[in-house]
Amino acid sequence: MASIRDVAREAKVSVTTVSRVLNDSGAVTDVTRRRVERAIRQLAYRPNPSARALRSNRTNLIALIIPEMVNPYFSAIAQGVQDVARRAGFHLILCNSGGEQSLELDYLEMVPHKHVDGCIITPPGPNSNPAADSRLLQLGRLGYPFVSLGRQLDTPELCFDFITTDTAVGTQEAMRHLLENGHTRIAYFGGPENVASTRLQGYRGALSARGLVVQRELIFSTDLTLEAGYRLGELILRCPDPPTAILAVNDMVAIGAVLALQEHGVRIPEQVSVVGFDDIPLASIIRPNLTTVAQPKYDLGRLAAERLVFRLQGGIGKFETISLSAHLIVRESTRSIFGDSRHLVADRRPCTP
Amino acid sequence: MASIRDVAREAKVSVTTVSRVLNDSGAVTDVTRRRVERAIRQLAYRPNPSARALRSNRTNLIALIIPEMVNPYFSAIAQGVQDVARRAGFHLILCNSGGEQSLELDYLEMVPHKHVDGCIITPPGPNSNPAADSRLLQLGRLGYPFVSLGRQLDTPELCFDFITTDTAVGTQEAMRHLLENGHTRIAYFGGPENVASTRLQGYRGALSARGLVVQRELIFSTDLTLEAGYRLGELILRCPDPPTAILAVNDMVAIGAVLALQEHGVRIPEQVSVVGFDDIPLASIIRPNLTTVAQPKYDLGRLAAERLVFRLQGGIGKFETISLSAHLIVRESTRSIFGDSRHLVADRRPCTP
DNA sequence: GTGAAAGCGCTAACAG
DNA sequence: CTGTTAGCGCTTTCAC
Repeated sequence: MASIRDVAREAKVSVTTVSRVLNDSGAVTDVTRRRVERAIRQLAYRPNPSARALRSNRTNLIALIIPEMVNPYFSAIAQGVQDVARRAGFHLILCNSGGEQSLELDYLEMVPHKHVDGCIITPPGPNSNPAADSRLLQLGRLGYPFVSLGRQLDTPELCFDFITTDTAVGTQEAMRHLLENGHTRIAYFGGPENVASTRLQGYRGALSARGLVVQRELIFSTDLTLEAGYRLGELILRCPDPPTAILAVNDMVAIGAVLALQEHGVRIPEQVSVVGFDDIPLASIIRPNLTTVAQPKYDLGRLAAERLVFRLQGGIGKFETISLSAHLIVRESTRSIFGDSRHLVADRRPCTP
Repeated sequence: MASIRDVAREAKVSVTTVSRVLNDSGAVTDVTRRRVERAIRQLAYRPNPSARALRSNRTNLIALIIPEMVNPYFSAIAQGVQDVARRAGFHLILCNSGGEQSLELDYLEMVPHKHVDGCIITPPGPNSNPAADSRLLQLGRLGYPFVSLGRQLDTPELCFDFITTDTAVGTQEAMRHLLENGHTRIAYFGGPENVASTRLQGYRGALSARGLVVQRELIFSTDLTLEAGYRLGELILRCPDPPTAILAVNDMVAIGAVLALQEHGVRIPEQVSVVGFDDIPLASIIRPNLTTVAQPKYDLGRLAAERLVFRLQGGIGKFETISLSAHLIVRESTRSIFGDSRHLVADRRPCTP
């Protein structure tokens, strides 16, 4: 491989001049510049990244720590990060922790040890790795550039940017969508409290905002499986005054409900509208395609990378907590209540399990 | 950050000695070694990767070029590569070409330009990027370490390892599974010729091997969508002598068929067994879980990485074409024909479209 | 068994 | 505007 010296010799200038041309630093005559550029082309010269890194203390590498790749959520994030990183001239080092705590901790050290310039970390879940959390805080305070994606840390002072999803907005959109389409009896198929609290809040809030009363008997608790959704779907059928729409805590539950209703001859969305959450790939496969609130996975990654790149390029300013809104994707499983469609007919059986 | 000099000073030895300890090269007294190790620990010293790379011409980085991340096939490969790479002390640089030809070509240059030590490349499809193919060949001949994953190159001499999937084996397994369970009337829902030729061969071969005659009217051509499978599923119902089993060219087609049959009251697998291909995530979600031939995605990545690491660690030997077999995963959608189950009753309508 | 010193390819004072 | 030179942190002769 040609080195900067070869280029200098070829162009009959000093290495400094070549370096100047390469980095657009210092002033160089147009004539000289041209000569150098020609030499670079002729020798197909590219600066050696290791030498550059050694000298300038910047590797042009960023690390992305995720628990696993084979998961649409994380791979979409990775895609977002990669796209931004590449455009900014950084390469992406992919670090799969596999949920292993010590590995995650190790990867963090890539930043202080000059393996990479900065790092984006997405934890498997909240509080999944206290040791890593504390080390992250430590490194952040030391000024190392990190961006945390979804790892909420209880700390007064922020020492890195923090990106997260706000599902409340999406929930509100979903509710507005349903309400505007005339639905007032909207069931909520919620998950265990912790996961779904924001969503339940959104559900309640949207109803109240319209002056509608929140009906306890339309709020169901469930786990997050297809089966659970299926069971609730069947349950709904026996309501004295059945809902015309369902808002589910996630797509699996929503799909379970759809399947149950369909098997009992209920047409979706003509008779019941269904909204899911997450936008898993399956959501756009099943018939009818599921209207759902999508996590902005790709944008989460994109934004995280943008913040990191900003820092790495010398950007300053306060660290922020940035919350991206989950947004509604309207597909086929929801429809206006107005129209010629027949809705579920009430029968006299009780609605509670 | 502490440098090797700091360690040397702390341990009261020369940097040479520290380097020897770090690399297990040259002889060092146990006493000295211990002293050095203690100093390393005390200073939390870690060698600077850039300096190392510059000096030794090895970055300990490998690149993985894939078309996209948000695709279970490629992310599983990436996971396999990453796992092996990490264990061998390499970091993984993730290169998303997004199918862009020039980008793919660029990424190739990371190897000769010392960005990475070696590279694994998975193309979007056969012949998708002739320019990259030719450059790859060129670089391979120059001795740069590459592994190609599924990019079949028509070239007499192999200049890198080539990993691919052999779907014939999987097809044979699927057929044996069906045959051993008593199925003899097995329909083949095949795709366009190019994709499915090996599979169709496997289908034919397995039947012939059992002395069964290949019945033309049981072989269907289709595109690779759910809808296509659905239509074929309906078609099957009208066969005069309907099949007791279906082998589909991929999971989507298989699932389409399952849905069609179920909607017409046919029970799977009691009345018809169905086998898919690929093992997409959906395959283990739908009821019944789909028996399918799985591409060894993860192992493909693992193997590619192993070959590359082997080369990078100085391993020599002929370049090889390694073919990994796709294997059958038996789930719920297939069942023995023997037993008390009632199979599809023939009616008199014609079977052809 | 240990150390001195050269130099990998590059950038950045500093001098002219 | 251009060149000389030191040195980033490390490995590796070569000498002792």
